Amino acid sequence: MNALTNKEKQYHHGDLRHVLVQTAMEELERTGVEALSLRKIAQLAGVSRTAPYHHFANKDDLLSAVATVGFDRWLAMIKRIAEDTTCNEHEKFARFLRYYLDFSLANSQLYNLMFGQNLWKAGAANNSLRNVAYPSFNYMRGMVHYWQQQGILDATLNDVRLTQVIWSMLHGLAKLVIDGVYAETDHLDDICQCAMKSFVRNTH
Amino acid sequence: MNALTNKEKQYHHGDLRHVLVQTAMEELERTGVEALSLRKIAQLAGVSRTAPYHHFANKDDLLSAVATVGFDRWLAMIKRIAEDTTCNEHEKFARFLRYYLDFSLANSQLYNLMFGQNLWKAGAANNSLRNVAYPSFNYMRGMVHYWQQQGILDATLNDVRLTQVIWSMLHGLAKLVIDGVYAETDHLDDICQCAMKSFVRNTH
DNA sequence: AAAACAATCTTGACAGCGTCAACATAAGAC
DNA sequence: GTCTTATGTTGACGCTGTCAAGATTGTTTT
Repeated sequence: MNALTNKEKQYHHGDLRHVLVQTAMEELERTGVEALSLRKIAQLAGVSRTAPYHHFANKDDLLSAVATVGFDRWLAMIKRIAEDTTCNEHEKFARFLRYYLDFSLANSQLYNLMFGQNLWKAGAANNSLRNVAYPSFNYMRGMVHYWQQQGILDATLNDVRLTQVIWSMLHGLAKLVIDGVYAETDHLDDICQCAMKSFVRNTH
Repeated sequence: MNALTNKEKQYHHGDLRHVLVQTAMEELERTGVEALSLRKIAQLAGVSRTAPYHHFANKDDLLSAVATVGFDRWLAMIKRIAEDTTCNEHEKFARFLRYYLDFSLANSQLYNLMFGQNLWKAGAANNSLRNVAYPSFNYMRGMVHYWQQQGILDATLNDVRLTQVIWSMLHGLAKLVIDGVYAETDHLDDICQCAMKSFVRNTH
């Protein structure tokens, strides 16, 4: 009775696939990817335990679908930063670092899922996942390359490598905070500023 | 009969706690932290399913013990780099980046466990874990501080913040490779070199 | 030495999990 | 209106972590 407002419970759900992804997404952020159970999702969607198997091959397949939505949001977030015209490029790089962290912390469990071992390790929808994630990385690469041309980042470095280094730093920091290794989130601004100064080449 | 060489099977094991940690460690690297089962560990140790509960409060408690051993090795690895006298400090920093990655990739699942959500999130042996992990971070901080004094790293930056940034970068890179997001490990040397150039301040 | 106690290991049981097989019901095609 | 296909259901299996209760051994007390 959760997802049924106007029409009452009926045998064929009509929109179950979409509802399952939606429900899984909400439950994911509540319980974490570890404790997320397919049976619970089905129950929350008002359907029996095995109903999801008519829409997804297995649990990982559902999680892949959730992650795909996550990657869409992720790319949108990155583009939103790039298209921001209210500041200079120097400030834009600073915001990029900060917004990346904000996104990963605001959707921490989704972020964990998106870059977790389950999805990426030698199985499942490996290629299709890569096809969704790659544009985001490539978009970041484009931004880094532009900042190199602007003299903000070191132009003597290979743009792909530098993107990987910066992304690794952001990913690592996000992971350490999400997983609870770094507890003091008050320091995040300071850390971002330090990272900023580490990567930016002064253009005086 | 696995752990019993001289004396045959007897009711009281004698050294079960130690054997359980050892067995868990081996099995962890084979199966990953996700698929690691307490029952399997007990079986491999030649003991019944619930025997471990007389030595550990629960599964997480056993995993904490395994992680603690991991942190000991981790600290030893970091110290080994710092005490290397066969190269100058510049080269030592390069090796630090590379050896950190080598360690995390050679013990990938142990590394996942050590910095995973399970151990650090608001529960269990949180404080005791922090007491084991903190010396390692602090040792890194000492190395970073020294390199700052040597003019290799930016001395105008706060040493704690810079350590967090560099560590985040290493942790993120390790995670991305371990979890299978970065597949091409051939590029690791290039990435390390790029990170090197990003952080090192030229002293010419 | 005998008895009491504590530590350790055992089997039995329970709820929860992902998933398969078999069956029921509804929707759409002919 | 019947046949097929899509989509839902319950039943069952083996796996998991963990608790309770009983068995066995080691240690301490008398």
